[in-house]
Amino acid sequence: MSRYNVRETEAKWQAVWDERRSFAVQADPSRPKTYVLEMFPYPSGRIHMGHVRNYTIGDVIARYKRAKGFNVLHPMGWDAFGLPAENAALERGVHPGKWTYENIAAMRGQLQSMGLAIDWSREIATCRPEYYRFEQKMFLDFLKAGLAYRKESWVNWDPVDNTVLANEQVIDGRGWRTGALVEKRQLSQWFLKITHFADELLGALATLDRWPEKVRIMQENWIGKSQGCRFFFKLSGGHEELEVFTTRPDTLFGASFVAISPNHPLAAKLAEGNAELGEFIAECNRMGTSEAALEQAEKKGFRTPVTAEHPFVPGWELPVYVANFVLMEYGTGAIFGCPAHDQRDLDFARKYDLPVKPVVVPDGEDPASFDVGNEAYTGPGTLRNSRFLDGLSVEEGKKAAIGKIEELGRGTGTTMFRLRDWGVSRQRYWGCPIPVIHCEACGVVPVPEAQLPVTLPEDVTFDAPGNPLERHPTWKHVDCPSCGKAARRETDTFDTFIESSWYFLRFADPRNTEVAFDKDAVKYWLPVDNYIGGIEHAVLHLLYSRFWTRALAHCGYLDLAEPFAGLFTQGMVTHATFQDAEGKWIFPTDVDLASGKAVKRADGSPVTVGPVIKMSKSKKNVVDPEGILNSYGADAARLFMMSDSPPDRDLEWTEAGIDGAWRYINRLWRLVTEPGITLPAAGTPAPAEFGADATAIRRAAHKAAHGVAEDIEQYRFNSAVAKLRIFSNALGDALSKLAAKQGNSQDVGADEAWAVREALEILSQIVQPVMPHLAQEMWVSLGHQDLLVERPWPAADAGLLVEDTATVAVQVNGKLRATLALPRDAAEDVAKAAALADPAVRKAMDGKPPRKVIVVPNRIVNVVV
RNA sequence: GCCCCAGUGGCGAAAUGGUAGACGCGGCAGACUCAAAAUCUGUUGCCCGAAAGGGCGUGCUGGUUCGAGUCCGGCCUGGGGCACCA
Repeated sequence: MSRYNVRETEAKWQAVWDERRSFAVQADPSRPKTYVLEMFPYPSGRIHMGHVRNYTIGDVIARYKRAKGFNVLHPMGWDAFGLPAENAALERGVHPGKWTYENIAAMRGQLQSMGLAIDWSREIATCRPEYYRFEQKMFLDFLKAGLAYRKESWVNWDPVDNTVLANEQVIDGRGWRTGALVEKRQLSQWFLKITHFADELLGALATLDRWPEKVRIMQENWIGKSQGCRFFFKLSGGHEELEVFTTRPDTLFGASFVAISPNHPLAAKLAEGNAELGEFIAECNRMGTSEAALEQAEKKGFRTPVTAEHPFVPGWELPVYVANFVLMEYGTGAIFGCPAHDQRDLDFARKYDLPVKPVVVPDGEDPASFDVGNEAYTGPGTLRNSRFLDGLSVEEGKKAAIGKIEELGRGTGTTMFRLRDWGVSRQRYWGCPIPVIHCEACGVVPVPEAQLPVTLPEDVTFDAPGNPLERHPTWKHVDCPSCGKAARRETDTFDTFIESSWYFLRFADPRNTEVAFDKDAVKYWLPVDNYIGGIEHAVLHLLYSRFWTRALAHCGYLDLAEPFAGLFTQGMVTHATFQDAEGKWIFPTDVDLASGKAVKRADGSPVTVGPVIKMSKSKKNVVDPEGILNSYGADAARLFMMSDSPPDRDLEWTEAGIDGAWRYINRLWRLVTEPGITLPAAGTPAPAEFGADATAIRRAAHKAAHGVAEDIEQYRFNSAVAKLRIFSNALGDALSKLAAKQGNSQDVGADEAWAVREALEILSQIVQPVMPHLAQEMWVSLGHQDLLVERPWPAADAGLLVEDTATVAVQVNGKLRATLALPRDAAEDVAKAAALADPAVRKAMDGKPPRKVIVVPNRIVNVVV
C-alpha cells in the first residue's frame, strides 16, 4: 500500500501554488469580489496555535469563496511596530528593526507551510517607511481638518514600559500589557477626536448585522451615550458658578447636596487655605486607581464651607462636598445629589446624615407613606413634592425641568458620552514618528509633505529608560520649516493601534507609492466581508478602525463608513496544564500520559494535571505549531482546528484530536488510491441510466457538496467536517461492497463505477478548503493534471438532493411508537392510514379511537387518543 | 451591582417547534498478526429485562403546544464584558 507522504506532498503543492501565483488577485469590477481578512499578527517570532486557528478559518472561507467564483482578496501583513522589539533590544542588544524583520521572515515561512491561499505579493509590514509615510500624511490631514489636537492632560503612565496608555489600555488600574499599576501624570499629548464621531459610531452599530451581538453591545457600552442636562449652580462666597451634569433633572426637587470631584479645580482652590481638605484630596488620589477596586469603594466626602443655590428655588442652599466617588473625567466633574433616586447619593446621604426626600413615587404606592429605606428608587413613577413638576411622569418631568432650566438661562439639555478622545502619543522608539516640529516662535509646525516620511534614526541605544529618540544626539534637532530657526522634532511616536486602523485599506493597493491607496481599488475591495480574529479586540482595534475610516472619509480619502461588514470572533485554543512535584509548570511535551497516569518523561516522577485553560507561555501549556506541522502536516492541523468545536467556542488541543485528524487524512488517501474496483478513465461521459446503488452513491456525493457549502457559509465548520465524514463513510461502505463483487468476478456496473469516480472527484473538491494539499494529491491520483484551486465548487444536482422515500415518525400522544418509510410527499390521508395500521401504534392506542391526528408531511404523524 | 452568552452521554459536540445524542474522541468485543502497531467489523445515554420489549432522560421549576433541547416566566451554576459614568 502506498503511503501518503505528507511532507513531500505538502511542500510540492505549496511550491506549485507559489510558482503559478495561484492566489495573486487583481481588482476586476466585472467580477464579484469578496475580501477575507484575518487580524494580522504581531511578528513575535513564531506562530502559535491561536494563529493556526485564526488563519485556518479565514483560509477555508477564502478557498471556498474562490471555488464559488468570487474574486477573493486574502492578504497577509505584519503589525510590526511595538514594544516587544524594544524589549528585545534591551535584553539582547539587537536592533528592533533587525529583530522585527528576522521574526517576520521566520513567521512567514511558518504561515506558508500552512498552505494558506494568500496573495503574498500584497504583504506589508507597518514598520516600513513605505507604509507609515501615508499614516503621517493622514495625521497631517486630520490636523488640518481639526480631528487631531494637542493638549496638556492627565495621562495613564505605565511605569514599566515608561509610556502613556490610552484609557482603553488600562484594565483594572493596570497596564494592559505589563500589568503594572498605572500612575497619573500630566503631559502634553496628541489626541484624535474620536468623540466627534461618537454618535455616528454608536448609531452605525445597528447597521453591522453581520457582527456578533456581543461585540456591538461592548462598543455601545464603551461609547456610553446618555441624555441629560448641564446647568449651573450659583455658589456662596463669591466663587464662580459650578456646572453639573445630570440625567435626572426631574429629581431636582429631591436634591440635598452638591458634590465635586477631588480633582475639580474648585476643590484645588478651596484646598489652598484648608490643609484638612488638602489632605482629603491627597487621600482620594492615593486610593484612585489602585485600591478602588479592592476596597469596595466606601463613599467619603468633605464638607466645604461653600453652598450652592437651588436653580429653581432662590434661597434654597445646598451644601457643597468634595466626594471621592465623583469622577473628574466624566461630565463636568460635579453633580447634584438626589439620595432618594440614586444609590450612590443615598449611601452618601446616609453616611453624612443628609435629607432623603422621595420625589418619584411608583404608581400604586401611597405618596404620603412612600419611603426608599436603603435602596434608592430608580424606576418609573409620578413626580411629587416637586412644585411645577408634580403629577408628571419621569420622562415628562425631565423635559419640563430642562425646559425650565433653559428658560431661566441656567443651562441646557445635552448628550454626554463616556467615550473620550484617543490619546495617541507614546514615548517610544519603535513606532511611527509623529510628523510635527516644535518651534519656539511658531509653535507646532507640521512637517511639510515633501519631507515625508519622517523616518526613525538607526543608531539608537536602549541602555537607559525612557525614549531613545529623546536621547539621540542629532535626530530631534531641525530647523523650523516655517521660520527657519532652530527647532525641535516631536520625539513621541504613535500608538501602534494607529497602524492597525488602516492596514486593511492598504491591502487593496499595497504597492502604491503616490498615495495610501487608490480610491477605486478601495471602492472595489472594501468593506472586508469576513473579518476574523479574537474577541480581545472587540473595543480597541475595532472601534479605532471604525473611527479612522470615518476620519479618512471626512478628509476625502474614501467613501466608506464601515470597514468591516462581517466580523467573526473565534474562540481560544486551550490545553491542560501540568505541574511537577515542586509545583513548577511543565510543558505537555515533557509529560508522559501513556501509562494512564501523568508522569515526567525525563524521570518518571508524578505530575499533577491542572485545568484546561488558554495556551500561555507562563503556564507552559503550549503546543508549538511547527512541531505539529512537521510531523502531522498542515492538513491534519487544519482539519483538527475545524473539527469538533464550533469556531466561536474554545477549542481544546489534544494529542488524540490531532491523531484522529491524521487517521482521517490517511483514510481519504486510501479511499482514492485503493478504491478496490476499476474506475473509468477521467472524463468518461456519464452513462444514460443509473441503478439504485449507483444513485445512492451519487446522492451521498451531491448532498455532501451541497451541505458542506451551506455549513461553510455559516461558519459551521465542525458540521461541514461531519458531513465530509458521513459522505466518505458511506462511500467507503459502498466501495467495499463493490470490491467484494469484483473480487468474486462479478461485474461492477458501468453506472456504479462511474458514480464512484464522480463521488471521489466531488470528495476531493469539497475537502479542498480544509485539506488543500491532500485534495490536490487525490485529484492527481484520480488522473487529473490541473489544479483543484482553479476548479469551481461542484454543482449539486437538485434532483439528487431529495430522497424518494421519507422516514416518518409516528407518535401516540407525543411518544414515539414507530417509524414508517413512506413515499416522499405522500398525501396526508395515506400517511394517516399507514400510521393507524402500524401494529406498534395500534398497541399503544390500546383500542381507543383517535381523537385527533396531526400529519406533518415527510416528518411526523401524531395520533392523539 | 448591571449587561451578554452558555449549561445535552465518560469527553468535544449535532438537532427549520416534529425520531434527542448526527459526526468525532474514548471504551468494550472481535477479525488480521507469532506478537504488536496500523487497519477493518460490531457495540457503546441511563435503568429494568435472557430476549422481545418497556421505562427514564437535554441544569432546576412552572407555562404555551397535538408535540419543547428549541418558545415564554422564575430560579441555580459556569464563562465573558462593564463597573462609583451622575
